[in-house]
Amino acid sequence: MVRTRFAPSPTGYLHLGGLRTALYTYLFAKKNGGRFILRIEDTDQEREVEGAVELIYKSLRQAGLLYDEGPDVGGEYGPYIQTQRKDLYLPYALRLVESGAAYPCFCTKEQLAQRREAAEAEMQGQWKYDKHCLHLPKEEALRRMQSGEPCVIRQNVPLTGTASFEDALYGHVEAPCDTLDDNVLIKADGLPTYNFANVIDDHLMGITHVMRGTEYLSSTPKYNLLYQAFGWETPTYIHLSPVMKDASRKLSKRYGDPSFEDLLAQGYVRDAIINFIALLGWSPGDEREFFSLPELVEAFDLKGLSKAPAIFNTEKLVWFNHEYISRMPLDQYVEMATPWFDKALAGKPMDYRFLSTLMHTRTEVFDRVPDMVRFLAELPEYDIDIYTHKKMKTDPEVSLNALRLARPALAQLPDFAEETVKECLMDLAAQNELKTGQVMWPVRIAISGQASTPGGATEIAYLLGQAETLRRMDLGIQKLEAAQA
RNA sequence: GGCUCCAUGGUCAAGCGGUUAAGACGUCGCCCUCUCAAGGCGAAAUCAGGGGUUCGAUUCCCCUUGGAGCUGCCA
Repeated sequence: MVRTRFAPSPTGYLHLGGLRTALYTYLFAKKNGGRFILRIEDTDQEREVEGAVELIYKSLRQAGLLYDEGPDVGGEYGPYIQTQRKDLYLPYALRLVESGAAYPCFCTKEQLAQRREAAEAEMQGQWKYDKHCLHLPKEEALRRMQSGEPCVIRQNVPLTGTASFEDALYGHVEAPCDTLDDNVLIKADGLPTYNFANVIDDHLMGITHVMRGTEYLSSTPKYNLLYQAFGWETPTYIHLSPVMKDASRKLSKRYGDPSFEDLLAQGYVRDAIINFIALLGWSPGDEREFFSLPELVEAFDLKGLSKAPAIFNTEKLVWFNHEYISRMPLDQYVEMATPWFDKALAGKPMDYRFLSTLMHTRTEVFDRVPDMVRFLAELPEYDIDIYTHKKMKTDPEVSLNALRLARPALAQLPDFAEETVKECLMDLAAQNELKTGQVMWPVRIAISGQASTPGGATEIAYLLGQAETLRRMDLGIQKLEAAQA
């Protein structure tokens, strides 16, 4: 039975790189009929951010990545929060001390800093812990530990040989032991470090496949030494390349890069984000590019994972979002767009459903909607230059003429349905031997004040209503007359 | 500095010894059109460099270059 886990530390928002790791981890489990587990790695109490755990739960649910086991859903392997498991790590560490794979260390941080400084001044090489406390007599070490003297437990990495592991993506990875440091396994506060907790918990929770970022790639050989010391079978490792902001920077919340929550708030739709992120570092191997979450589960395969970092490209996300919005039913669009319409049109009665038919295929991201429709609430200031359009064969003079013709025609319409307005203006053009555009363009400019608008003159006229349309046309006529004089 | 890893257009990427080196986003044309979108058609644009191996390298090996990660009582 495949068991995978997503193991974030609660230090803030779920960023997009984390979301992608969670997604792949979820997909792999589901694809193989396995279980997806959430574990919170909060052993660094200092970095923990208030509310971050809840945010992780929330984001994962919003993303549709439902975990089978986790802190807030339970499971047979709990607890799923490391600080709630704090007492079970030490006995394992002691087992390693017993076998010689680890040892207690009483060096203080200050002592270490001193020795490090001294060592680095001499040789240009990097400081490694000097195994000072490894050579303490066992009885003395034991006595000092029992007396309550603060200490840590360090991994005893061999001085010679190599450590290695097999990665499902990167293949054989090995490192010379003499370049590896004796990492702290149990901190002075009694809590394990990531280095240790991840090994213990993955084993105890029966994790079969570990998917995590490549930042762990170079330390994994060392973790394998731990597995060997315990005589445990290692999980299958699948390290995932990072998501980058640009060629040399990782995506990071700190730098103002959006989190999953941010994107949702900006008006990106959930499925578009998931779809896009899935394809950042993974390819189905064929030319499909639209995937629902269940379709991703079906299509997911380790073979499609990329080893190279992928740059997060907002333009493609925007495109995906636009596609997803265009494909959603109109009813759903109306529902999602309404708060954004309200933002620009609050107070003005408006046929939102009709407006939605215009905006539906023109919306890239919802937060761009208010600016696109604001002209409906209030006629913007505009320059009469925009009455001039070469292709439409219009200029201020033609426009003034068209508006003078159109104004009374529209004024006497008994109803102001879009179709009616259109018929009226088309007839008007034909009767006066004008090109359609020579009427439509000036009218649209007069009633919108913008060179480009979602929808055409007749649609905007309908949305505005007869009175407001006529009012704006009068304003246009005045403006053009003033310019002519 | 040491160690580990990575390298196909601007971006995501297919390719797994012989291809006209897919596809998508973006860009640029043209068409359609009452503007803008959408849609249709088309174009430009990639194997980082140098050595090998091979009849033949984008593909395998080495070096160089570039980039990333690790080198914490952070994860």
